[in-house]
Amino acid sequence: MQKQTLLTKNQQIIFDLIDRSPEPMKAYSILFNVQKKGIKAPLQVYRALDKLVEIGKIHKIESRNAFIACHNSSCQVAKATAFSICEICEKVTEISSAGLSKYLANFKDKDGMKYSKYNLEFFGLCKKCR
Amino acid sequence: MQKQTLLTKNQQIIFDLIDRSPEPMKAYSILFNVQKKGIKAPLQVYRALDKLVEIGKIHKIESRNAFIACHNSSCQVAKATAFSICEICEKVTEISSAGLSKYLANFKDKDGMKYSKYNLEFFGLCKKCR
DNA sequence: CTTTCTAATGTTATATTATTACATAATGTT
DNA sequence: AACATTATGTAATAATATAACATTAGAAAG
Ligand SMILES: [Zn+2]
Ligand SMILES: [Zn+2]
Ligand SMILES: [Zn+2]
Ligand SMILES: [Zn+2]
Repeated sequence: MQKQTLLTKNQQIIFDLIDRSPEPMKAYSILFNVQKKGIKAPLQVYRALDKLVEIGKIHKIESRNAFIACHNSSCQVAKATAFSICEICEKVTEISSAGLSKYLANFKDKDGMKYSKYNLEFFGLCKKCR
Repeated sequence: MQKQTLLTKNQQIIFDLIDRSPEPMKAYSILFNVQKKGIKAPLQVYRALDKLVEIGKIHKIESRNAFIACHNSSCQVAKATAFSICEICEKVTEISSAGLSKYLANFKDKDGMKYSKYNLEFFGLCKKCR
């Protein structure tokens, strides 16, 4: 095995693919693209995705069932994520706003409950599509 | 047909079921529960769900692929939703916070982009599970 | 270096979630 | 009445995700 920060073979193959993609990738599209590298079954993909999400290298866009690489060192290991999603071209951008993350990290509900994690998805039209 | 605010037969059956449920319901669980009322196919359920989401009577919890009835008049027709989700018992509560909704409705990203819609999911432990 | 433990992998089958396609019926509009 | 729009019924299938079980590779400990 290896240290925490190093990826295993399957994880690395799948991370590289997602990291190079200009758009979020879906699990079966990932599967199709890595079959030539010997990853043949959905479960191999899902297991790598689970791990990559867990360690914060990628994020899942829940409303799209798709995955993007994290390019935001301040989203602390997948515990605080925010995205903007264009409803026309489906472009997804990770939002990194100190103000927003501070506001949400400190948000307490009526019962004074604080949360350990959040995911926020904004929808609208991107520059190009307006 | 009927006016905007009235539900059709299938929509009403499915809304009533979700509205009475103490927890978010999944599409095929809904299907199972309404089969005795004559709704036999997944598509009938998904069509009603789509419409109910569109008019703001229910919301989809994206991270769970489940649906809950809206009990918050201030979430303007499904355009601004926030939930708290317990990671142990899976209890979901719609958050209604004037401060939060104001903050998010006015949030602008670096490019000054404003968004027409958002969905926020907080995760943590509910009172009972702590 | 050998034993032991754990995480990752490989493989098959299956479960769960959601949509396409096409036909029909009901309602709204003029 | 004629037409447009929305909802419904039905069958088939696509897309997303997990269960179960066997095996392998590396880490940890003595
Ligand atoms: Zn990130
Ligand atoms: Zn766009
Ligand atoms: Zn609501
Ligand atoms: Zn709980």
